[in-house]
Amino acid sequence: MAAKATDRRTLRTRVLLRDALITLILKKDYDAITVKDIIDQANVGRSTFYAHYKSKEALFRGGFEKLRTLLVEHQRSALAERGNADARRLGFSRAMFEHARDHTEIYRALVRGRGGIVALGEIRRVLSELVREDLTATLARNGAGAAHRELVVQYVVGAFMAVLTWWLDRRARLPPAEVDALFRALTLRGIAPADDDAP
Amino acid sequence: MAAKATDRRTLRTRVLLRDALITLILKKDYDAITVKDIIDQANVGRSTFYAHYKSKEALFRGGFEKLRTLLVEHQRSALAERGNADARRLGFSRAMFEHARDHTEIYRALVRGRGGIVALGEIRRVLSELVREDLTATLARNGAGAAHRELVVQYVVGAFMAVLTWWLDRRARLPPAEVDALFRALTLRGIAPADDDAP
Amino acid sequence: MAAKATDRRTLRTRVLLRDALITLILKKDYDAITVKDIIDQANVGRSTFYAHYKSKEALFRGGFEKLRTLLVEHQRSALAERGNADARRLGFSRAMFEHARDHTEIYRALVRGRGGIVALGEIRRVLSELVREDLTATLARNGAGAAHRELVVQYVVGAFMAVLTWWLDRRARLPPAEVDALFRALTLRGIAPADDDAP
Amino acid sequence: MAAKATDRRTLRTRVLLRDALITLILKKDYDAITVKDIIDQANVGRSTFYAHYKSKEALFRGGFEKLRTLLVEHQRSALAERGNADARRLGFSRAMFEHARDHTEIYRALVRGRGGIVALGEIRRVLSELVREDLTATLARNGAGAAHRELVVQYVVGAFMAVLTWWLDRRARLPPAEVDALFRALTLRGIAPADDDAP
DNA sequence: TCCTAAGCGAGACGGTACGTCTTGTCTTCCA
DNA sequence: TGGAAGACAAGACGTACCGTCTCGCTTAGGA
Repeated sequence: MAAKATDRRTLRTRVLLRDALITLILKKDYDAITVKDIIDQANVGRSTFYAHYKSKEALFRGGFEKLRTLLVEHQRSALAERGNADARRLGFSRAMFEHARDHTEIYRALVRGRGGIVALGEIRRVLSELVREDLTATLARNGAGAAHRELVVQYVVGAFMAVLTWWLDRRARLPPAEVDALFRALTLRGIAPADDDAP
Repeated sequence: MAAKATDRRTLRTRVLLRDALITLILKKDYDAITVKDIIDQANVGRSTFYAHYKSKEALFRGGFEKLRTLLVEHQRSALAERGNADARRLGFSRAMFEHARDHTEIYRALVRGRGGIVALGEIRRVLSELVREDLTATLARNGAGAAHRELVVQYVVGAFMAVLTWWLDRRARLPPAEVDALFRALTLRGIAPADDDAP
Repeated sequence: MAAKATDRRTLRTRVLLRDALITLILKKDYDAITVKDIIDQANVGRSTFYAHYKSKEALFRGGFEKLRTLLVEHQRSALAERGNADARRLGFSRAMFEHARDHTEIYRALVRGRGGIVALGEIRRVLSELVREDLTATLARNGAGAAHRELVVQYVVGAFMAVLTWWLDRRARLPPAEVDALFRALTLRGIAPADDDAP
Repeated sequence: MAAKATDRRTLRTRVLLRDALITLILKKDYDAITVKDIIDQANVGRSTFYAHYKSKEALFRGGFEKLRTLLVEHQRSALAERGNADARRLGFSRAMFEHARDHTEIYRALVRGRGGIVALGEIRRVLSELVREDLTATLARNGAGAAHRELVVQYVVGAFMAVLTWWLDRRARLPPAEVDALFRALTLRGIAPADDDAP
């Protein structure tokens, strides 16, 4: 906890711990991994572990920063794009499917077992932000929908997570482009400000 | 395990255990409840607990049978109804929201903390069946969509669970009818066989 | 407990239980045998067991009556004999060794493990009586020794039990006659009223 | 088990555990003492207990090392003495009685109940070694007796244990010197290489 | 270059929950 | 209706982890 991140050894230790956790997650269920497993794998003392992370989960959660950055960037650039309005929506979705496809092994491990709860929870948190931004940006004009905007956020994220999980469970057999297209079709049709409601 | 469910004492014990678990869930986090807590609350011996249930979770899962029955019935009667096609879809959703509203306390307790994972998982399982049936019944004519029907199932259930959870987290402030309407609008618009696909 | 020993079923049950215990003792350590083992082996309900015996040990202890009768008879007839004084002493010892040799299997099982404690305790109790009688009969004239007669009783019985146990542990390799002779030599020489004390 | 005895904390813990057990033995039956009782008394965690000892019995057995050392020393010095041959025999016996008298409380507690079995078993083991040495040292010249020397060892130890137990049961009323004299008289007369056998 | 504070490994420790086991009692059912 | 079957309360067992802690060793980085 108190360890300054600037110390070279400190960084080394954290890398060792993260790598150890990833290695273990690929081998066995997240829940079945104990702190002892991690420190043995990382060749690190028990107290050292707790000096850096409050718990196994804290270590785990730390690993989602890069993903967050990636998705935020895609979202930003999609929104900035000109052209078809729909194409500018849900800027994260394609990137997310592709990222998952590129790291199928680790994603499948994450989703598997109870560990998925934490992982998916973390991803859900990131995505919620993005969808919220998305809706804010594109539905600003639609005052009516705003009342329950958060419901729509949860709706979209929940649907996305479910599709993602299902897709990974099926070993990502569909190409990312295709599953993305299906998801976008279902969603955009649903959340589109119904034209006949606001003539 | 081996206990015959026909024994009157056996039934009594199971009721004691379920009631004890519910009482405790309303008091504290599911994960924080230990087997000892349950048996103390139920005034039951430790071995008796394990004679009936393999684990706390097994006991917990057992409590969703009634809900399942309720939802299945609503689904059936909705499908059997005449009239507006849309009204016949997703027959479970209104019943589910109302059931949750009627038992807000326990639902909120279920969703809270990590215990929600198990509870929601169980509900998700039940709903998946219903949505699958629904789609099979109403999209039978649409051969095209059938290819990825399971994706749609997961999409719908994921979206529903997310809305339900969010709604409960917000203390079910919206009337069930309203949140249900919002959900149905988003969903039915999304999964409707696009008119331009079948002119 | 309340069961009248005259009831036919009662007797049958007790026989079943005793036989079950013996069967089990030959198979595994006395201490490792549980009440459940016994009632399973005897095909009897749990309450039935407790209706007849207060505990596993009570059942076990019951099996030593015949042995007691046998030894008492030998002792009596030895004391009644005429002839060499020494030959009239410790009338039980030879019979005991022979009885053990004749039932080596069960004796070895009894002595083995911690169960031996109960068994040997029971035998010790029987032998103590006999030795006490013996000393009373033969040392009556020796008032001096009488003061610590009980010490001698314990001495003799302790020594005998140790020799018996050792002999059984060694699979009764020595003939009973021989080990008996060795025991008697050591003992009679020891407890003989020292001639120089009473000239 | 794995704990290195060199660690200062390790030693402290073991002392705590031993003291706790002794305290408890003086209060209640050995068999009635649970591991929980011990760790509560010692203010020690359950896992700590099992890190050091496999069981309550293992802890118990560990407490006889000092006694062993004491007796071995007495035996050695007795054998080394000059003078009367008999006085050099059974060098442990007087020390043992005196030690028991000096710690009557704990000895009586040890012998009481089922715990005595373990305690006496341990003492018996130590004494067997000593008697074996004794006989080897003093009967070396007597080849004849050697054949069944182990029988004699068991005979002597069994007799001694019985006398000791009886004496303790009687609250050690006789002075150690006297009970020792009685035991030695009975034993030495018995095991003396009968002079008339080897003229 | 030396010294000193910190990071670290190793692992003992107190605690707590687990799932299993056994005991002796108590309830139900059947013959 | 009385005894057999077995469900039950109670609680000990040995194991597995947790998060805290105390040790020395090593290893920078400032003096």
